[in-house]
Amino acid sequence: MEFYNTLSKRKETFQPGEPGRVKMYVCGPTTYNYIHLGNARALVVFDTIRRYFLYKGYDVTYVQNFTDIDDKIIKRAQELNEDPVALARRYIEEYYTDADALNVRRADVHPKVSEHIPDIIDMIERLIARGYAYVTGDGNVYFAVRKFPEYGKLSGRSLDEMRSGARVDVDPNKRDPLDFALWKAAKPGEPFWDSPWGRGRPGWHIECSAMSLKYLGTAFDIHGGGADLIFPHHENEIAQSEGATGETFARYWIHNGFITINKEKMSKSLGNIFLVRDLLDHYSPAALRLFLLGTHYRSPLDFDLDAMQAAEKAVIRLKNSLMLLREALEGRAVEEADLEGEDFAGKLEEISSRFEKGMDDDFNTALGLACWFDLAHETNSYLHRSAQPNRSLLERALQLFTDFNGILGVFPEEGGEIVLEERKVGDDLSEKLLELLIEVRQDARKQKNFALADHIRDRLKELGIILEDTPQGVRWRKA
RNA sequence: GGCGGCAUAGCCAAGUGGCUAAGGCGCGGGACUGCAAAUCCUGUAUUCCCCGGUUCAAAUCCGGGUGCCGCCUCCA
Repeated sequence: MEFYNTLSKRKETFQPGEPGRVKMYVCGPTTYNYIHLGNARALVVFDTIRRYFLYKGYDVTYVQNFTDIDDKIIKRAQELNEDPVALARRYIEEYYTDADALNVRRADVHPKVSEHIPDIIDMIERLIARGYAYVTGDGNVYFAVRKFPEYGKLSGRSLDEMRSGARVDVDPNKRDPLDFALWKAAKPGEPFWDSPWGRGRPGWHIECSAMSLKYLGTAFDIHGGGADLIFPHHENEIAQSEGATGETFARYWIHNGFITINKEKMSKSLGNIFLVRDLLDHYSPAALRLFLLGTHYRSPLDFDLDAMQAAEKAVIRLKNSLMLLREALEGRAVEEADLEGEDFAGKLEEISSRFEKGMDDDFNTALGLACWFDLAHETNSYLHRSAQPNRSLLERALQLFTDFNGILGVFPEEGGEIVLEERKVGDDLSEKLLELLIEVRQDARKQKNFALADHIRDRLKELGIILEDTPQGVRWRKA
């Protein structure tokens, strides 16, 4: 298994620090609003990577933080005249609503900054003691980038290169313009915590260092996040963590690419931020997840409505195939060997190994999806040409459906089985009434009363129920 | 200005030295059907932005060009 490591700038074979275990930390959202498409991509990408490690048999420890103390939160809270900590907590709950909808599994630990202030203070003290940080007269603490010779190793920049591009609004208390805050003194009206340097709050970068080291230790396996975090956030995390511990921080760095909207960057100034919540009003979570995994995670992904509609259709194709497969297993499948199935058996194994090979090569989910569609196609084809399909072959196909979904997470699962809502109506009575209507329509068809039969079918379609007359009888599903 | 990425069919998108250039959406033909739907069969890039080079062999490597984009500032 190999994947691209931002630190070395090439693909590397993965060697876990501890055999059979993967420890990963992913930068989570700052909770001052509902999550947007960009957050969703990172969530889904890293959730999928985690699922793949689990599939490969690793014992995965997955940590994802919430930044619940931050300038943006404070600003938003002041606008809404709300307590910042309460506001952040509210949006953490909203985060779970959206992440759950996207079938993103919960992390093993979801640490919050507000609950780790002592760890952060402790780490800053260590940095000061080791000469990597200094306190200014106004109660701020800064990290001295010049003291860390390897500064820039992740983002591939040197301090001198960056100096020319440095901003003008340099704090005169900083020794170097690129020094960054570890602790910020509280201004009036801002939330604060007591510290050896007075009342204040942590800078943005220190939280991830303190929390990842707390839960995963030094030299943990994978640190992930969006590509925009490479600099300065992750660069600073490395400087702080390696400065404080004298040991390697994270061994592999994985970064997902950005989402653009109609080829433009998604940004507040352009007013084109898409919230997951709003998208889910129009598209299924399955389609959104499939859309996000249809492009390699490091490539830019352009969002547009046509692509989402295509994804929605593609999801239906997978669903239909799974339903056909399950119906055959519940009905006409037989134990006897089937000559038609010889070719199918080989195809299944070929698809399975191609899927795994693709995922082993830098998590190629686009190829994985293609394999899934091949699986659907081969399954449909077999079911089409064989009147009495072989049960064990169908069970193997179903196993692959379950495996692929277990990794890509397109459909929700329960007890290891894919859950489709297609065959459920509100309650028993509705279901019986639907069956009655289907019966009436079948009678009409027998009497060649096609006007009535079509009327029933059309009206049901308006109600979101699609009828299909197949050689095996009438099937129905939700639109 | 510095650093980096990308250019593959109508659209989206895999593939990074050699079998007929994956897959999805769309579109065309056929089968099935009372008609649909679903599904199956089948067609849909003589070619991978342009020019030059390396090689027996390149979409895939090298050089040049053109176009698009990202980061360097809070940001997934």
